[in-house]
Amino acid sequence: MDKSCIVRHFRTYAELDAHEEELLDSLEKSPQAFRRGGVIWEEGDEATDFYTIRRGWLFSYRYMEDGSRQVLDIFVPGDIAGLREFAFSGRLTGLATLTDVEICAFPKTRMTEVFGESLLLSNLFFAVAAREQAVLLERLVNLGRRTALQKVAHFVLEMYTRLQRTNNFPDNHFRLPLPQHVLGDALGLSAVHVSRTFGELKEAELLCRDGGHISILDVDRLAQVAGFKSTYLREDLSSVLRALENRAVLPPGSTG
Amino acid sequence: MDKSCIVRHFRTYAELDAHEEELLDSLEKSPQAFRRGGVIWEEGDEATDFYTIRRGWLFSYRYMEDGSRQVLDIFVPGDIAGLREFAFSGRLTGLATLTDVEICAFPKTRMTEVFGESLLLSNLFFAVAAREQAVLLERLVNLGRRTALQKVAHFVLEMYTRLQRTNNFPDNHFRLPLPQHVLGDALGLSAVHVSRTFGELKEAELLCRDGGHISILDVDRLAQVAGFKSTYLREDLSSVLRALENRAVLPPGSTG
DNA sequence: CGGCCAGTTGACTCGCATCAATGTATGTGG
DNA sequence: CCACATACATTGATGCGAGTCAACTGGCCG
Repeated sequence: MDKSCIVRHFRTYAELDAHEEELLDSLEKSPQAFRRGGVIWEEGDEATDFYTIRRGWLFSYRYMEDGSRQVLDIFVPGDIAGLREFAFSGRLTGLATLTDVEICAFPKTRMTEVFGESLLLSNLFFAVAAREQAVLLERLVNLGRRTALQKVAHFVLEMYTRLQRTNNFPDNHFRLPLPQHVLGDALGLSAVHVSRTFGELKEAELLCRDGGHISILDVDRLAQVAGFKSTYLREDLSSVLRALENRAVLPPGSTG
Repeated sequence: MDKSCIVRHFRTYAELDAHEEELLDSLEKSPQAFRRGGVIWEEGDEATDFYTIRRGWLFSYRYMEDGSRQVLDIFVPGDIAGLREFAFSGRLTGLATLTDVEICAFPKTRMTEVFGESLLLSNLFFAVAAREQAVLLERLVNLGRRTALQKVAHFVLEMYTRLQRTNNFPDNHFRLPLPQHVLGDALGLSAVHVSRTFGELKEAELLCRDGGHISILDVDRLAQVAGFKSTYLREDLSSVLRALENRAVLPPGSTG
């Protein structure tokens, strides 16, 4: 792994020059290791840093007054955890690990410096935020208007699509290290019902799950059942990048 | 209204100089009017522009295969609709009006220019995106893990808090021009059940709704019932602004 | 006047929660 | 190597919250 995860992630949006890669690399220094089951921060903790994910899986969550829990994001390598708290002094959610992980803290004020030094990266970070919104949006639809079967199917397809972007895997078989009670908390279902639902999905020969692994048996039919369209995970920055090029050839002070 | 809505909105984050106000004002030119019940765009339409809201209410939505609908955001004056599509070529949701409105289109490539001309505005736009994420997050919690009573109560308090930020109103009485079927679509409930739930809330003397108007009878108890904490709507940019000041006094090329 | 839309109310249904029992794998200390 | 505890998953029985269908009301408008 010569290039950091975050550089590989950002490269999927646009070509980066050496200075930009260096800036991004500087966000992924001095990794800290945490064991599976560890808590990185709790809701309300002071939010001074972001974390880039180098290795492993994490999730963010919120505990409710009645003790139940809502899981809000799943983070995989290349993601940045905490971007949301750019505008807040305290953490809006907790963050905990699903596997052993390596993550790298950088102070959120560093962001401001990046904005000052690279117009391209300003745009890309904004694009990342937009993409995160799109994912949340899709999950809202999922929670609001779908059956348990669709929720589970949709979630699996979302993770499948996100993982394929960076890691290609054959035969639609991949690791998904979320126990069923975490899946339930992500989808607004009970762990019991998640178990039943996987049963149904296997019965229908769409999908099967064993331990931490998923095999998708029929992607097309699964997508149809789930009402899954992958458009919200396929960004298109071409118009933005074109605007950047045009701008680059204008005299520095011109406003257009 | 001598200053545009968007300037007033952004001023709640930080002081702006004349150039920055001018840049923002330039995003709110040539307003277009739409009648209540109008559609601004549909899911899948080409996404070339953002819209700033000058007057009136709008909502974004997604239709499902089975004909049901999920409402995703409510927009009020000062908001910007479409920021999410910065990274996408097509609209992720539809956008329609709840009242007569005036909105102003600006091309999304204009964003790139703004990033290039004002470091403060770069930061503020990123903060706005972060805040939007926080709102979506809270709504996820709301949809995933709450009862109908809590959902309705929470939604009302969210709107109440957002509106109070710019418009102060006495006696906890305000306009909320969403018919019950739209509320239902926002909260993942049927219109019928929304009606029943408002009945319950009135019975409990927490809240009453008449036509397009809400009166909150007991804010504290309502917030308790809803599990509502307003922290997610109270941004704190102090650390970011401090970073900007420090940066301003450094020599231009220094990276720290 | 009649049609339409928003809201209310009641009867019935159903999806998923909850509770409980059981099974299986993994880990720990004596 | 066994006794025990813990985490995760599966399965069945039962109940409740909210959806659905339908009838009815009142206001608005042509």
